[in-house]
Amino acid sequence: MTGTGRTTTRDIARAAVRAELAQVAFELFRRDGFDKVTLDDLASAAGVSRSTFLRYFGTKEDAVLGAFEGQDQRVADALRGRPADEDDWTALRHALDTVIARYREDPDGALATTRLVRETPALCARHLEKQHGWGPALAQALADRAGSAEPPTLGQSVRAGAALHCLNVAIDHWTASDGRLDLVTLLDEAFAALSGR
Amino acid sequence: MTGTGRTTTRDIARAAVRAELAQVAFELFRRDGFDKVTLDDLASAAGVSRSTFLRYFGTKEDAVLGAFEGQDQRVADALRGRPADEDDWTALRHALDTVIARYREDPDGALATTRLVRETPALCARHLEKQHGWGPALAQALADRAGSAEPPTLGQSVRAGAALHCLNVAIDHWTASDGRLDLVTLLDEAFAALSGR
DNA sequence: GCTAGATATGAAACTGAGTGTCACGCTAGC
DNA sequence: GCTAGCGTGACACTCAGTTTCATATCTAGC
Repeated sequence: MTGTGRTTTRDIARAAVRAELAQVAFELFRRDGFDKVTLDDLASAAGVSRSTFLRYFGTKEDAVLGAFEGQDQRVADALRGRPADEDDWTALRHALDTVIARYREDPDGALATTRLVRETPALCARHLEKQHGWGPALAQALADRAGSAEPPTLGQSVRAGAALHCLNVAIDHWTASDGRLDLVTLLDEAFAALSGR
Repeated sequence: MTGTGRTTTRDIARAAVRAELAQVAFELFRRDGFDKVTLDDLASAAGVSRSTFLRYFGTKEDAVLGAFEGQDQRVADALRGRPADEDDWTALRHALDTVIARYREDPDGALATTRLVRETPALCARHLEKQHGWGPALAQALADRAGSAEPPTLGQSVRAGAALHCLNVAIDHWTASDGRLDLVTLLDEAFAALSGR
């Protein structure tokens, strides 16, 4: 987006190029391993200059992790959309369906991406870092939902983070099962494990 | 340690140098900011060569995060040491006292370190990455404690991770309060927030 | 005590990520 | 058509981290 909120022709072109670059990068990473592929490799494979590639993705990692961009906002919005009388856990669990949906739409793609991320320390670290920022965002959404104009309570922060962790564990197990297990069931089990015992 | 488990004179010297380097590095980081300080700065400030510095800490980040080294093993051991009839939550909560202890022994140092880490994206990311590895270790300890020779269940993974997250939230709040709030109380509250509602 | 082997250090070259600058070319609006 | 702005490429630069080699120091065995 360029300054104004208006979406111009250029923005569409940019998005298309971005998607194309991400696609090329992803395939190279899968084939040769993330660390083996240099920025020069990526640039020449995509037919652009190194500079251009770095303008689209500030980082090699971002070429992969850009796929997750904005998920936090989507989940937070979903959370705010839940009925006010719903308890935090139920609201969080439902809000996470927003994320799950993408895994059900394109299981193979999701599986490949997840594998690449978990197998690559650099990607894994960056992903954790970004996801770490979701916690406060979700906690704030919980606070908003509760109507209080105050910052999130310790309890809300804990629950938001724990819910995210449930998501991660569920995805881990799902990935380990080659996508055969049902992600919804796994997520429900994960949430249940918090209350249980 | 050199090959054998035996602790030699050299190992002691190494540890002393390491501690000294970490100290010098920490002060520079606090004064000028982590990103502003280069490896050359660190090396010359500590009176060693760049090579040597990098031999002690494979990474600039490790000069700070080395302080947390081995905590995961300590917590896991503490966990295994808990009575077998204790439920997971109680065992986890008590095992975390191992970590808390360091914050009570040297609150000022802990506060300074924590601040530096949370304020520096690179450090924060690396720290998250390392701490991410604790989850499986704790989950395994829970599994061992349960006597099953199997890998940890989904429930155990969830609980281990959630407990770690409680620790983080508690430390965050403690840091935000300049160390005035009681960390034990905060941690108890965080655990309570998981069961509640 | 002296030497042989291991070990700590320093120097330097190298790769690769990310930043900043500048000039060129295309496109849109006047 | 002209021009102002944007996307792109080329290039130089800084810095982290790796690797290699030479040198000094320390330890152990004789």
